[in-house]
Amino acid sequence: MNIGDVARQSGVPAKTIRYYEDIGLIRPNRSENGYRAFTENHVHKLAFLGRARALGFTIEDCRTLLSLYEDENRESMQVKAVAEDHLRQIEEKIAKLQSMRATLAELVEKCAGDHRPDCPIIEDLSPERLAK
Amino acid sequence: MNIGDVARQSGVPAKTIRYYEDIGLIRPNRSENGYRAFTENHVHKLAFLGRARALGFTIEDCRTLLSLYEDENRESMQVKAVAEDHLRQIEEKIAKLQSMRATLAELVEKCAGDHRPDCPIIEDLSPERLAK
DNA sequence: ATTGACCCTCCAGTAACTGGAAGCCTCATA
DNA sequence: TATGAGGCTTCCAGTTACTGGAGGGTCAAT
Repeated sequence: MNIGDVARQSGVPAKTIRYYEDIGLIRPNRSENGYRAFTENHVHKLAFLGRARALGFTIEDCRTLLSLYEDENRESMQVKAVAEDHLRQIEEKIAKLQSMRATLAELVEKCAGDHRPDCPIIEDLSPERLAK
Repeated sequence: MNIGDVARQSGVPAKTIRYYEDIGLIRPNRSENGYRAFTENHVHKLAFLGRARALGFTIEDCRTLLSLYEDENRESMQVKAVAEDHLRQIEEKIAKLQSMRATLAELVEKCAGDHRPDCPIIEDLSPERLAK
């Protein structure tokens, strides 16, 4: 199978597939003409990667998950550990963003948004107010 | 004032200040010895930048906000537009992360996390289940 | 004169791709 | 058989916002 077919079937862009080969996530063979030659298994792995990435796992997480995916003797606790760790990081990001949103929403609401220069947003960002 | 003082007063690391100069956010003069020479105003701008960055504004947003900060004839609607746009993007990110969290939390909960290989997380990521 | 704390520039690396240039390969059609 | 449209290849550069480090001047005090 050529890269285009694999891209269509897995949902992962050809460019990204080449990148994944570069960093050693997949190892397709080569045809005589130099084209990458993929198998069904590669399609599966790529789809797996696509899903894992969609859930926000890093490439390094994906590397780990992929090896667990292929390891018949894996222990589910290994997988769970990776997922829990990632979940924690997602929650941290959410918390940080929610805090930003709260501040920002408040400022936006307070700002008249008219033709005058007075602006609570600028004032909040300005350090002069500290000196006063 | 040398970069170290400015870094301490503004809370922005020296390395970052140099970077901000590189990209034209601030323009300190130079002393005879080649050292950057900062003024109080630079400290203010840098503190402003630090706060804006902490609220998640991009560097390009910061560039705009900084020019509005310095513009006595600004219209608050200009500031508000930038902030509202950023707020929208934050909300998008939050939504995306919450969706990931939901999926991930569900999977983590379903996973036994023991010594057996069976794992709902791996199964969810696997494409084979589609074929079944 | 030497030490230690500053300062300088320039290069490389981070995360995960994405776009584009330059150039083969292949197949179908004229 | 020539040609043109895709598809494939590699390699280079750019993205975001810094951060770390090497190699080397500067300054104040001892």
